Amino acid sequence: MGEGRLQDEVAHLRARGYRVTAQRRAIIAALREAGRYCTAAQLFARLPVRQGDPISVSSVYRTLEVLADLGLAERRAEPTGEASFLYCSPRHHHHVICTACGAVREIDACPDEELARRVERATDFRVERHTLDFYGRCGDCRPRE
Amino acid sequence: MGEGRLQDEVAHLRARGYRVTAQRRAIIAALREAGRYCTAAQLFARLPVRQGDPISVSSVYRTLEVLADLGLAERRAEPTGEASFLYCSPRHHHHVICTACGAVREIDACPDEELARRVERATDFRVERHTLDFYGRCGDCRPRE
DNA sequence: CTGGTTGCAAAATTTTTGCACACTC
DNA sequence: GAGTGTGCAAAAATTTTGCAACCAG
Repeated sequence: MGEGRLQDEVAHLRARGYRVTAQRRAIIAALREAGRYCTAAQLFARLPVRQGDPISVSSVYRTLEVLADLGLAERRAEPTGEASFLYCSPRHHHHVICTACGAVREIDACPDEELARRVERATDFRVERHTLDFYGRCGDCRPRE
Repeated sequence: MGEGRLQDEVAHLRARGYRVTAQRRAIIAALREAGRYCTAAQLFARLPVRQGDPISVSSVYRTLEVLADLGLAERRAEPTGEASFLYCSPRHHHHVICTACGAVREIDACPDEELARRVERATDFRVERHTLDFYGRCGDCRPRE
C-alpha cells in the first residue's frame, strides 16, 4: 500500500529546507516499509545494497535525526538501551503495538479531553499534549479461536 | 516525603530473590529522590560519595536493570539516544511530565476501557495493556497568572 | 558457608564528528 | 555556483563483561 510514493515525506523535507537526496529517500522508504520500530543497525540492514549507491551508517543516524525533527519518526529505547525509530505520520495519533511480532498500527482513538482536565485538577500541571500506546496481539499472532 | 524509607522497594527485591545491598539501597534512594528521568551518568552523579562506600557505574547499570525488571523503574530514551530511568511504583499508573523542569508526577487517571475496545474493533488487535503520558508545565514552571 | 553482588578495568557497542568530495536546488 | 549532505574512518560515548574479593542470607 503506497510503497514507493514518498511525495509527502519529500514535501515535508523541502518545506523545512532539508534537501531530498537518494539516501534520504531510501532510508525513509525502508523505515516506512518496516512498519515497526527499528534500531539504526536494523534499518541499515534493511537498506537496498544495489549498485553504486552505498549508504553509510552515519547517514542513517543523521537522517533519523531529521525525520524525528519533522515528526515523521518516533524515537524509543529498546530494552537493551539502543535507540530505535518508528515511521509515523506527523499528525496527532497513537499506536497499537503487537507484543509478539512488533508490528505497529496507527490509530485515531484518543482519550477524552476531560481526562486531561482531570489530571490538571489533580496535579496543578497545565497539560499540553500526551502520548498513548496500546500493546497486544495482532490478528496474525493470535491463535485462531 | 518518605525519604529514607525503602521498605517497599527492599521487600520487592527480597520477594524476587534479589539481595539487598548498600549499593542498591543508595541507587534506589537516589533515583526515587530525583523524581525525574535520569541517565545512568546523572544518577551516578547524584549518589552520595560518603566514606568507604564507592559505587561503580557498573552497579548503577546493573541495578537499574533489576529495578526495571521489578517494575520499580521505567526506561526511556533521551533525545540524544541515551537510556534514562524514572523511579515509579509497580502498580498501574501514568505520568505527567513537566516540559520545563522535567519533574514527574504519577497519576491515577486512566483512559476508559471503552477506548481499548474501540481500538480492538478498528484494528483486530487484542489489547492487553497501554501506556499514557501527559506533558505540560508544572505549577512552579508556569508563570503566575 | 554459598552463591549473588560489586569494583575495576578492559572490551564491545552505539553514536558522533572532521573533512574532502558530490549533489541538490 | 553555493552550501547542504555524504562516505569513511577515527573518536567519543555508552553499556557490558570477566574475575577475584565481598557480603547478605
